[in-house]
Amino acid sequence: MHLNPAQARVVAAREKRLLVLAGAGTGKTATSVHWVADLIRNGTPRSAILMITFTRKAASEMAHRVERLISNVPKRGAHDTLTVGTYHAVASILLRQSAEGFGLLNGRFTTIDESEAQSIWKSALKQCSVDSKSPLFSPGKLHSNYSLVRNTCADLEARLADSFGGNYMDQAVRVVRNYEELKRAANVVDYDDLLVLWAQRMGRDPEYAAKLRARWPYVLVDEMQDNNQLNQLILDGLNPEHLLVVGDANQSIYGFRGSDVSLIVDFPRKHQGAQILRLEDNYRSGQAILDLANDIVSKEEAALTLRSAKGSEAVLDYRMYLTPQDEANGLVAWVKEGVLGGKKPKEYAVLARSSRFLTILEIALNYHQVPYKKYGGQTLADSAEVKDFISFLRVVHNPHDRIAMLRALTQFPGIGEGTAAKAIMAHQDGLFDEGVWPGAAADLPVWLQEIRKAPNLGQMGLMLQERIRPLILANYAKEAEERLGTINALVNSMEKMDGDLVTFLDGFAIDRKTDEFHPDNAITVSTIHSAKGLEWDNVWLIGAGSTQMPHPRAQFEKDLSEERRLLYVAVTRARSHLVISFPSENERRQGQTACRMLPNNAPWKYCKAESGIVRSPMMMGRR
DNA sequence: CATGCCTACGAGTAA
DNA sequence: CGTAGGCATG
Repeated sequence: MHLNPAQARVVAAREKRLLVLAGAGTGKTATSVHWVADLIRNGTPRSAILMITFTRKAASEMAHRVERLISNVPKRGAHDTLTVGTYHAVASILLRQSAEGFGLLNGRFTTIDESEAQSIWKSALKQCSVDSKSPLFSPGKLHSNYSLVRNTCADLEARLADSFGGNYMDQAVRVVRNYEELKRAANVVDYDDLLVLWAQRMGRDPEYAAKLRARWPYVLVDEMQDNNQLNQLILDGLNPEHLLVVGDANQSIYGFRGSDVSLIVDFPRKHQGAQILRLEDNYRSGQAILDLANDIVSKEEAALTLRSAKGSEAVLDYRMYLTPQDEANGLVAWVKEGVLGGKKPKEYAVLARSSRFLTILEIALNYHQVPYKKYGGQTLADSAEVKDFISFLRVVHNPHDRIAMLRALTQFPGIGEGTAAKAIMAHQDGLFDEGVWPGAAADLPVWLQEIRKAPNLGQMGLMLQERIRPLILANYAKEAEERLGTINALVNSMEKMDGDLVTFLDGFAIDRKTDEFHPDNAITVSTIHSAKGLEWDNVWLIGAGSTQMPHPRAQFEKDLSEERRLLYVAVTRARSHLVISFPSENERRQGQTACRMLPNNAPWKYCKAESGIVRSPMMMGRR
């Protein structure tokens, strides 16, 4: 790749503190990758570099691109590898290396997802004798408050008092402490723990902090505008010799998890003498798309005008349909037409504000046999039968994991929560593989031991699949076959995986895969959030109606501002063809007009979805 | 105490 | 639309 002068300046920069402000499509990733490659070519070991990104996709993309650039630079031994990952992924690796040092029971800890966290909140509420029907103590509200406090390094009591009222504060604090105790006893960590434990250890264990500082003299942070105070605390703890942060205030879209744009805006003030470099030439999109993007964020303070260095044309389509189904059919027709005309399916993407808009679309794509890969929203890991399946594996790995054991036990006929909880209480020593278990679950320890002894992940999956089959058939009645199919697909993927059980479980919790099947002839279906950092020739944004964007829950100006940036991110994913559409009637048969964040004079066209869509042989395949 | 049926309510973005 | 939780029953 040819670097322009601004990019070349970044690549050559060796200041201790560097801030790169780069608009959408300005070659931010390419420049970051070249900076790292340049270091390695000039003698820096791969292992001395840490690259932090915000999504797993971005991480693997970066790792690949760096490796391609430095394939001819010899490694300095077997351990000379680059570390690339999200904060959560890097934290997970560090915690696995010395769990006890982070205050965990042992290295067999498991990482729980949000729904598992919710069931612990429910238990905590029960143990604290709080009426769980009380709207003040909904597990979701507790969790989001607690999580935000941790991610923003704010004061717990103040936040709880603010959210629940001063009278409830003491009780709420008690529930929080109980939640923490339940996690500790089960040897599980939630997502925030991964980061909190990392930050805390660096704070209290200077030796450890020094070790990490020596390990990674070079740290690169991508998407800095999405970082929150907890991320910043980790960066402060790492305090690397060289720190390069890259970001774009216009693309800050993670306010809901406490991201703080001031961290990038105030970077120069925090680090006196930091070098600030800007990338402003857009190499991605045609001018019409950039004009729209500029218009969307023109009201923002930090707006930085994108100019097309490509000098190419772009096509913009504004389409109205009657229903979401029509909208989906219109999209299918558009893709089929393009593919028949010789365009590649992988150059098509459909984006939506909320994952539920993608569901209707998926039905249409399945019906018309258009292969797709989906990012964001509900994942395989969220389906009930997969959670059932995984719960057994979690107990195999972590014998303290009572949450998983509860779920495993209640799969058996005749065992409900009461019996299961009692049985677990009787085995408080954590030896889940010994002793007497009730009724139909009597053989459970035998299964678990058997699975634990299996030689590899594939065998584990196959053994458990055999065992769980009758339970699924009994528990899910009608949809049992479909659910068994999901489990079968999961087991198939386990057979192809390298690595051990803990890698698999961590992968499930941290790299929440949506779909294992990624055919080359597939289009992309994604939430806007998950599409960050990606680009396609042809992008279609669905659900751009007045009741859909901004999200109805976005009320305050700061939320609306984030919604504008979200729209900006969506629009700037497209290189040459962008379609924006909405259904004039939604599921509740309420009418809606166009999203008000789009220009008033946008030339909306009313479109009718073609009914008889021709099936192209090119689009045949799974899904 | 498990289970099945009924009703009422809620529905965001990610790791 | 889907599911979580309440209530009656076995």
